[in-house]
Amino acid sequence: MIRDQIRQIVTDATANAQSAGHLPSIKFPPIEIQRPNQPEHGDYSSNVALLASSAIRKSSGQKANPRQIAQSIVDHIETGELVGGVELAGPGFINFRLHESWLQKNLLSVIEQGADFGAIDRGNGQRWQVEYVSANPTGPLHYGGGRNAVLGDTLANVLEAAGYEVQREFYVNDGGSQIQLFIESLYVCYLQLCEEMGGAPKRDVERPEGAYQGAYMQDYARVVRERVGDRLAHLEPAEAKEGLREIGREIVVTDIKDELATVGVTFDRWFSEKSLYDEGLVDRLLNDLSDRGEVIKRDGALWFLASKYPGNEKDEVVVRSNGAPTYFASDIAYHYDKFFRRKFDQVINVWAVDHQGHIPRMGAVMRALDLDPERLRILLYNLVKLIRDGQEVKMSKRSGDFLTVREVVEEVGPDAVRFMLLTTSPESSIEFDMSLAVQSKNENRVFYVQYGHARICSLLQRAAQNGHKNPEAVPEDAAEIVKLLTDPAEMTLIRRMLEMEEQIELAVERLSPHNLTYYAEDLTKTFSVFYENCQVLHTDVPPQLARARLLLVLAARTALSRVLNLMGMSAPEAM
RNA sequence: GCGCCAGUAGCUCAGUGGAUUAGAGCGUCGCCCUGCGGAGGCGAAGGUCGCAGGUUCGAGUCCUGCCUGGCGCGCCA
Repeated sequence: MIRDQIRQIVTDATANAQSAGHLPSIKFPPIEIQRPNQPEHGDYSSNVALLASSAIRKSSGQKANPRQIAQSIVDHIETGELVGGVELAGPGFINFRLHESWLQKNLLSVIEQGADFGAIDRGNGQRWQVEYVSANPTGPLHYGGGRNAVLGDTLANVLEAAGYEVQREFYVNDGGSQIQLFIESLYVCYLQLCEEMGGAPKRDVERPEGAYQGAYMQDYARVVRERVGDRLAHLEPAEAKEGLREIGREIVVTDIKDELATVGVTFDRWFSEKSLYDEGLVDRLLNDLSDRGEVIKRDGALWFLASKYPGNEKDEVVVRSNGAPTYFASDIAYHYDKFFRRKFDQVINVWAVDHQGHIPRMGAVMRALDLDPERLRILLYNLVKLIRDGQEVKMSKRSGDFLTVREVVEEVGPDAVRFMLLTTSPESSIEFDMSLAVQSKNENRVFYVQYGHARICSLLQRAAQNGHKNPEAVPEDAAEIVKLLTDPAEMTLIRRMLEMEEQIELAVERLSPHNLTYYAEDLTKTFSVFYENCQVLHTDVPPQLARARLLLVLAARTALSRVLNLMGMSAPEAM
């Protein structure tokens, strides 16, 4: 990466200045390379001299002029072909300007890398898992779940681009009380339906407390009846519910799967919580932990002693006094499975903030299992507030009052949904105004980016019509003709494109890919400026320059479609 | 009460401890088509970065306290 190369140059120069006796031989602070806000300050800059100055003062008590330190470092810099200019500026910054010929040459690497443009090998093939959405299988996904889906999916994309081997997983909570309640609710709906259709005996079955009662439950009941007819209605309730379990789970999981597919989100694996009980892993682990004093019996219940571990004040019930395990019990088994059986190097769970209290407990679980807690990271995101007619609408799956992902996708399309959910940083809450979203669906910012891409495609098409032979290929003399690209708009566009690696690294480092939306807009904007300022296919443009600009346009298409694809959005050729 | 997160332009939001002017989109007000897609480009107005201290050569960014809002502190998930 460019930044790393600059850092190396500074590191070497500092070491050389020290061994030449021009700088004191103290340990220098880690060298940071920044991107200046203002273009006049170069492409990269380092404040090493300023940091060194205070380090020297602290260690020796002597004053050290940062500008002099910077000058000593600058004197020892060997620029190579990457750096075209080094300046000392302000109180002691060292500014670097990339070499024009280096930029021109690397334009071609954008085209060569194609769909993999910007890939870095930070991950080194490590096995990472991203577990996301994992919504209760009790109904359609509400819009907040969509945020989880888009964050997790985009993060997984970016991790893959950064060289990690990524597995995408949805944890199906089919082992606890919520699915039980769902099945019982579904049973009531199914019975009612069968009665109405006149095919079943009347049964006096009460709707359970807190039942799921959204309109979608009726739809599910209809699907059940289409599959099995009235058969289950003739059975005794206990037996009927048992029969409904599998089919009910299957229907709702399929529904969620289809709904996620509408925003382009798919998973490598749908992991069943229930399977952890069925194979006995939960019991086995609780026994093991009990033998090791991590789990004890108290007040008739079984407790995990979380309070032994930092960040935890309370212990956690794993088996209630009535003998029913809590979801926390299966969560222990689930994470055991992730690390010991499937051997992921790193696991990232994407959770909404209302699960934040669970984070320290999971840290305790990691320690109790003798795992490095750092290997489990939680990407926490804030909630989506739904505003309708200026009022906040409380979304509740049980009451059935909520906005689904599917509804919004139908209104504004999948790309716009993803973009909206991706522009804010995860820790900010989103206020989503339904009426505004629908009104302004054609003003969604993603269309600006896609429009830029479509315009590029049409430009390349027109080039072919105008007699440019195969404008999508790199000619043999490419290395020569790119030297004709010297206009500021052209150079700025190249610079922006070559930021791709840094943008990918940034998203991975912070586990928050929202910077990509801003990068995509910036890239598009830079292209638009080039487009306004530099004609490509006009008769006034010398033929060689036109060919060079076509290469630039081709690279821009590569970069734009890459960033759109990373965000899971389409890169249309026309719109 | 304790913990986590947020508070930046009229609205929705970016902002990685640095350089006289803190950014974007939308909205408002001006320009720019006898030239490749105007779903575009250029410009203007609009800010005591919640408040008060502190650290630093330098703070929207770090520390402390406070205010406001959200979320969490279950033998729920």
